[in-house]
Amino acid sequence: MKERRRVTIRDVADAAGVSVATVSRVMSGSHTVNSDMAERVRWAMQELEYRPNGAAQGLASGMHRSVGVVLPDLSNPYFNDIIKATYVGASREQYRMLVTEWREPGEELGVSLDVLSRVDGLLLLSARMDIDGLRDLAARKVPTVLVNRVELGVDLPMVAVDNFSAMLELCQHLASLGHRRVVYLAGSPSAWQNRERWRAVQQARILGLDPVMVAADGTIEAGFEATDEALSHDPTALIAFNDLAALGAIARLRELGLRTPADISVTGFDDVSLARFADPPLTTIVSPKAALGELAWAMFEASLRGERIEQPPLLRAAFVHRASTGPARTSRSRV
Amino acid sequence: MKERRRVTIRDVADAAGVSVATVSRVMSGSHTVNSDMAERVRWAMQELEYRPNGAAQGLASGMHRSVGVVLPDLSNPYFNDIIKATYVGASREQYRMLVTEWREPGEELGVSLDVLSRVDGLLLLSARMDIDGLRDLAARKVPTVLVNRVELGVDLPMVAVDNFSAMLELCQHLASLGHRRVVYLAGSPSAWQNRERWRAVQQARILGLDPVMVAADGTIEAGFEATDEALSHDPTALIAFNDLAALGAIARLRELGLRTPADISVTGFDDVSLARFADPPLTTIVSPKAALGELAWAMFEASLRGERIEQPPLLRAAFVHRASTGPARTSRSRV
DNA sequence: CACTAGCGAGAAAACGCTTCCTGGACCCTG
DNA sequence: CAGGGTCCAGGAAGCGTTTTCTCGCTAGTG
Repeated sequence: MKERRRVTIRDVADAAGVSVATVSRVMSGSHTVNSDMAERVRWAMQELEYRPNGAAQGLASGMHRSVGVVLPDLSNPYFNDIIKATYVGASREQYRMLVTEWREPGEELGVSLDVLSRVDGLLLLSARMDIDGLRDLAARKVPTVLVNRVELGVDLPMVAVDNFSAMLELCQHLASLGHRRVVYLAGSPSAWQNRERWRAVQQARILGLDPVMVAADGTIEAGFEATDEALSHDPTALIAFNDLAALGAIARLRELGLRTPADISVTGFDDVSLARFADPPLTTIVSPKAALGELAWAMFEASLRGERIEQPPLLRAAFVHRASTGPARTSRSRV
Repeated sequence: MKERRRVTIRDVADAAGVSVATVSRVMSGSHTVNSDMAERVRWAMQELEYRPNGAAQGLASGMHRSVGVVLPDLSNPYFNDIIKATYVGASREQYRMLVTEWREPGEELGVSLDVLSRVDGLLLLSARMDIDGLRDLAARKVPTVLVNRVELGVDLPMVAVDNFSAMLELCQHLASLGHRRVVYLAGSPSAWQNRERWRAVQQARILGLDPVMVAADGTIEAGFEATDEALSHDPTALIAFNDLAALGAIARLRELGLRTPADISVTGFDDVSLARFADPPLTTIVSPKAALGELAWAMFEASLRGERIEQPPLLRAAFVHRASTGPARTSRSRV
């Protein structure tokens, strides 16, 4: 039943005929250790298949070699792409990743704090917690980087995409196709990205757009369900918060016998990997997800080292015209 | 610079006027503690905003309240859906999730072992390591469950989908549409799921299919790239290892001016969330991803408790006919 | 009423590391 | 040649918990 006792640093030390302190030094790559002693130690580690106990290391040194990733929705492929990029950086530095999802808004700070005693810092993806929560975190002086959220007056490194400009560009495209009456299928009201995107859509009045906001969320289901209300405003185009919502909307439109983009145009945001395979392929914004993830890691690493890094500029996202948008229908034939 | 010292169990004990042992007992919900004492302790914890140190708990108790999830590819949305379901179980039990991706085959055992000192057990998703690796893990008597891999002769709980039957059903569908010459766009040869699926495809000779295997992988790019070689066998249908590969193949076909399914049918597997929005919507197998994730957690939890759980049967996956398959083209018009 | 269970709480010993401190050996300098 | 540095390795003190052990009470029994 009881497996062979775990081999500890003690065992290695004994086998190599040195002290545990020396073994520890060898592991940390300290240079103040005689080279053939180090060799013996390494040999013993091999021989005994020694694996340092992470919890003990963490307790003793205060460093856990892992980063906590906190996000709103594990099943959203958008986050995957970011995490993926972050992960390559992390694993390069032998860092592990503790992933935590919060479901209820309000849980977010709690789960973040919760995980703090097991990680060296936090990556907050699309954080929606209120500014006091962010300040709380910032005050703890724990390396924390905000991804896809910028909040002036919070002393935390942030990396984000220029949602505003990108969305404006998208609106420009719509305007040039003759669209006027458009509905914005909103994301979560507490999401910074949502606020930015909506701000841009409103700004686009200047381009001739006449936008209305309809509450939804960044999921397929929410996009699907919000579509009926959106149609009540008789729009020629739907500007969805993200690709998922756009896909949901298109599905509902199809159910209703409306063609995209002949009857109504739909746009997405993010360019999740499957967006270009959709029917129709989504006109959307290509978020630099990999760059975002890499930069997030770089910032994290820097603040781990205590370097005072300057805030990088917002990342640019490219507009891509695919087949889900077309010229605005002119006749007001529908309810 | 130095923030206020972390509050420890010691501080709580002092504030409540009890011993640390008592505080610990209160936390663990031990019944052998006087109720107003417990109340004082709880009050003190609140007051001081005490958060137990995870590393210390892990070291002292040997329990880490986290589960290690090991998978081949973080960016594959298929895994997300599984993880998502697993996560709800885990978080219900206050378990955290340490996610690890291995890139090079051969890394897999290493990263698994690596993470073992920080978690109470492992969830191996689509494990591709060799059987000796699995045996090694099994011998350690650490709770470990294999997801999407079944390996007789390895003493580990496993949860998986009945790939064989599902694929056979899919082949039946193809056969009934008059397909004969088909190409199987393979997944990784070391993946159990790939072996099962291919086994089924071969079995489908009995239904009149004449399958050829072409090496690919379960990614969009691999599906895309393998398509040209697949076409050299002049098939009327492509059976892709999974949805991603199918999408890649369809994209390449379109580039070549071939329509799906008019010129050639394509099938997927898994039914990732976006598969039904694809152009054309994918005929595929609906893997019960949520059920898989939940069951995986349930098995994990059971083996955590040391319960000797019996192996559950394979989960059934449903075939779904969408628009990417149609009657086999009869003329052999193409190269 | 004396004696023994039984129970609840504190003291203290782990848990497996890191790191500070100490001391011996060696080398250099005056 | 004596004294003072330097360098390297070991001893030991934590790190913040859990858990075993112990001990003083209370209550129950004959």
